[in-house]
Amino acid sequence: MATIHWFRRDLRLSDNPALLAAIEEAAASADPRVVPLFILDPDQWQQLGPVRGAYLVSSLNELGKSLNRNLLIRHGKPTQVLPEVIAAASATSVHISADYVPEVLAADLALEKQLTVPLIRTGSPYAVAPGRVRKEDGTPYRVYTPYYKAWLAHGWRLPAVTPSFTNWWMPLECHGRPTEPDLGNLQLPAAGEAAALAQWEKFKDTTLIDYAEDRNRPDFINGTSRLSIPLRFGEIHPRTILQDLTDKDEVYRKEICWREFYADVLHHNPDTISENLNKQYDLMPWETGKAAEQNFEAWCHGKTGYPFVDAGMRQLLAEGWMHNRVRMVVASFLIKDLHIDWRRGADWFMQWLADGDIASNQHGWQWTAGSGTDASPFYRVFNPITQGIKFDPNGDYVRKYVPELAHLPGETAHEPWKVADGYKFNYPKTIVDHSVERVRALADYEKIKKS
DNA sequence: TTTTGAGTTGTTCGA
DNA sequence: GTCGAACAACTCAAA
Repeated sequence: MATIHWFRRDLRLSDNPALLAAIEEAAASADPRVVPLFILDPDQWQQLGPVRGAYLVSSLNELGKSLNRNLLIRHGKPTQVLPEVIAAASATSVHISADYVPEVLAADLALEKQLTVPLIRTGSPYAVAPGRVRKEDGTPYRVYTPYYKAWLAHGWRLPAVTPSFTNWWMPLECHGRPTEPDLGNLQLPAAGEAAALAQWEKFKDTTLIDYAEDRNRPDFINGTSRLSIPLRFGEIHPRTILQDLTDKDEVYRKEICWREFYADVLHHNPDTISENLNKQYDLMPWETGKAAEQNFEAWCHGKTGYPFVDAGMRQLLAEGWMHNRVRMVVASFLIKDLHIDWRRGADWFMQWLADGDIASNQHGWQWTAGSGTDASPFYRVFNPITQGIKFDPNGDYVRKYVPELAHLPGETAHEPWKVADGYKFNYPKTIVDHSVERVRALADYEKIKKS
């Protein structure tokens, strides 16, 4: 009797408890076969967008290779595809890794009722599944640091063993790879489990030691782990990473935990994909008119006239990825300098980020907006110029992504208005005055606080 | 129930 | 140029 392992956000063979469960169940029968399946749901494909779509195609290709081309790819809705595959393989169960994105969770529950065989969830994309870490009184945490402490105390399992099982079975015509979207000049890193594990080894051996300092430097090639995309697609599991970390790697371990914390927050507050966690912020007077639209366009395409902001926005379009320090600065700029709703920015990020994860993205934006989980001071408004000078002191990052400023040496790339030939190559003038907009933002926050 | 301590990531101003 | 204080008050977590 066969079982099905339905791959979703777990595009790997190692440390994959759900896949192991599928193999173990099959192995206990007289005719052990496992169908490794990926379902390409047209609605999900649409939602994924071209950047993550292209990465997915590439990742599936790698997964297919590691399964000796036995990965069954079917196009359609899971409610249609699964009964067909179950019937063709006489499968006794469908194994998945649990997903906690609200709409996926709901779809899984509906699907489970419809299937004639059990839908078995083993593991999740997290070291500790959302909903597990709670306060003494059973309610969820809303502040990061106590969550982190409880999360550490809760602990997690050791990585699951890598299966040696090779009795894969492909009973139906495979629809093949989806057509890879054309990304123009956008370059994505190599996809797949092997590349992810190699990147983790490289990061661990070279970058991790100075991570606490270097992670803030977008001008460094080796500053961050570059594992956000593999984590998004489950090419590597956070457990695999965490088992190698010790207390001296706490800064990086905390970053892994942020991902888990935001998944937990979203799990308990599913409406916060589009709603303010703190409802008081519903009163924020966002700009919406024609001028705001023009400003939004300028922001999207890296033409605000603030070099550090523009470099970040152009890196996003060039690589499907942006350095986290710069994400905070561009988000602050949209919200507090242009006074545009955080949801507009969050949508744009989800459109372009290869690592786009709904929980981390929306709550990262809510953190910047002040509407999310953080009672920190509302007067924290990033200065786009001083942030640039501080974290890109030689201007290398700006020059790399903003060719109009490539002729400006060192720090001057951050302040083209201070040098005679600053605008020689038609770099745009600043669309707003930061010092003015900062005051306006503080006044807006003051206003909604009083109401 | 009350109290106490603490809260990712900053900026500006003035001594 | 450097450095410390001010920027408010509130919510959350835990004792």
